Amino acid sequence: MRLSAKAEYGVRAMAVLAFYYRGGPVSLRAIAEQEEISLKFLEQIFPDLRRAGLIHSVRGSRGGYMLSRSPGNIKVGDIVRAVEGPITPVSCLSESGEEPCCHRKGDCLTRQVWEKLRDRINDVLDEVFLSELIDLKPAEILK
Amino acid sequence: MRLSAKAEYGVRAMAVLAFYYRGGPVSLRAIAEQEEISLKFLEQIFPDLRRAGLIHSVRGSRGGYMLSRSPGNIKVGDIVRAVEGPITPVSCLSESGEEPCCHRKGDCLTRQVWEKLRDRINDVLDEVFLSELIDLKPAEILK
DNA sequence: CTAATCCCGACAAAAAGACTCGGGTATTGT
DNA sequence: ACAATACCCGAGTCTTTTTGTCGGGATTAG
Repeated sequence: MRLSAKAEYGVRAMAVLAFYYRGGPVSLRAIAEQEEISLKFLEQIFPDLRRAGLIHSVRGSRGGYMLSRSPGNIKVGDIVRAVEGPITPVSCLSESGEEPCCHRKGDCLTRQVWEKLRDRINDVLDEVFLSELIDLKPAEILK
Repeated sequence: MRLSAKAEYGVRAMAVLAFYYRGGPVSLRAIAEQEEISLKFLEQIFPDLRRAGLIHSVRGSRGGYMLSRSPGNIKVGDIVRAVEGPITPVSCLSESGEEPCCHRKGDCLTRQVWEKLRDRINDVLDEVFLSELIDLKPAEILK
């Protein structure tokens, strides 16, 4: 029951972007140094975030990344799902696989537990917004 | 964010034991056949369940396993934690590791999210009892 | 005694995870 | 124009975890 390092780093990196929201683009190099994460690994994570529409990039010198909407509008769940794909506690809940949970016919009672688990995990991750992760007083956050 | 196959198989196997609760010991071979799980893999899972006090074993011919308490007293969370160890969504929450979450000093706001996630996962898994997983009318369950 | 069963540790194959490497392309400051 | 700074992309590699397998030893019913 582990989150991947990608998800963890993704959240931390996005928190940095939230901190510098509206301060111009932030380079991956800066994030990598501040958070002590491999630059090359970050480069692998950020395309996922961009494809999910959470950030947009500025290319070229002095370029970098910035949030595409305010930190109060981005959920931790958005970030985790962007880099990890949909939450699927067990294989039978993946939309691609479609393999049966147990080989029991009819409704599988165990499956319902896993569905409940999946929903709750999504709920928790969607309760927390990026704005809550940065150490600023509410007044300091640029809306 | 995946549960291991061990956890999944463990729950299914325990559901079988719940079904035959008070019907004498059930052999691993029988469980393996009914649930289509490798016998040798089950042999690896059951010591964990026994060490957690969820089942007790009867050795020798005609032996097998039986629940050590009623299905209404065993939570899915008990089973999952028995075979997977404690739920730790990120490495910094493991009691052995003790590595810092981010390298930020003081209280890490991100850590609180992971703690909340961990607690909620445990909550969900502890809400469901083994008795709810077997397809018997309430009257048919032996107390 | 024999067959069934739990028990244990080592081993192995496969998959996933966590990066690394080597370039390519766009943009900007000088 | 040119070099420096970044993003961009795909392949490759190393490590760890997962998912088993294998062989045999201990225990008990019949």
